[in-house]
Amino acid sequence: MKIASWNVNSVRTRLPTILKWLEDAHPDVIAMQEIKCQDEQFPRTEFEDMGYNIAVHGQKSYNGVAILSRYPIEESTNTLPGDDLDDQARYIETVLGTDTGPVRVASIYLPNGNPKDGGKFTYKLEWMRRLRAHAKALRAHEEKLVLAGDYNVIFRDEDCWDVAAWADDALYAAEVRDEFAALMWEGFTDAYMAKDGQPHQYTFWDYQRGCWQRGHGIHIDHILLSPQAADILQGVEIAKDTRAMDKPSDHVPIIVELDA
DNA sequence: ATGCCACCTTCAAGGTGA
Repeated sequence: MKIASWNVNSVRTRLPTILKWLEDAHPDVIAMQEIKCQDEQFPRTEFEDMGYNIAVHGQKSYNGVAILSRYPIEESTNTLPGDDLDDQARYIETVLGTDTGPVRVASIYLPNGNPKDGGKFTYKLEWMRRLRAHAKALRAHEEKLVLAGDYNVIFRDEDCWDVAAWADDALYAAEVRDEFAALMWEGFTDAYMAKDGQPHQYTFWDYQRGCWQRGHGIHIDHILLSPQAADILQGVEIAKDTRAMDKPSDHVPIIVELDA
């Protein structure tokens, strides 16, 4: 099964681009971020016509996440434990009924955190701590678990074109990279690092300053796997070509193939 | 130094987010 993670930067604006890529790549599951619409505005029928079941956690204008699945969605939740006061739609988690048993998939839109000296940075770190606590709890279930999303974390120096350009940014802050490492230390495998790991393979290029044309990207979309999922990891791919499509998202899909 | 894009309010252009 192929599971993709894609920050689409508005599902309504991007719909033709998304549908075209789905026809070409036909992933079984898509974890979407930044759908930028409310639940009732999500273009359900277009995806249902392609055979996908849908779980949406939207909000007006900003954020919003969704999971599309060819497999039945047996369970779905929209909240990270501890986020009762969190009004931002950044997390959705489903249990998918595959032919080889349940696979739990989360779509994660981690806060950007800029500027680094403000409340948004504190919110990012708090959000990451909540994610780690929840991931630890899920990890104890010893099931196939896929934590896919836009983490807004530049983890390695070679995940950006120029470290100096990101030195003071919340995506590269030491506290943020430490917290991402702590998440992985709960027993998760970064699919890209496990199967490829090549430096300077990016998942995001800013629309500004000709970043795409200049190769000025960053690798901030990650797919983390529990041991039970990592054991059946067949491969990983970054669909870089989608960045050159008409009306592209500033992110491209990252895809894992699991032997399930 | 700057270059983009989407969405909101409310019909035009500025604010916010990233």
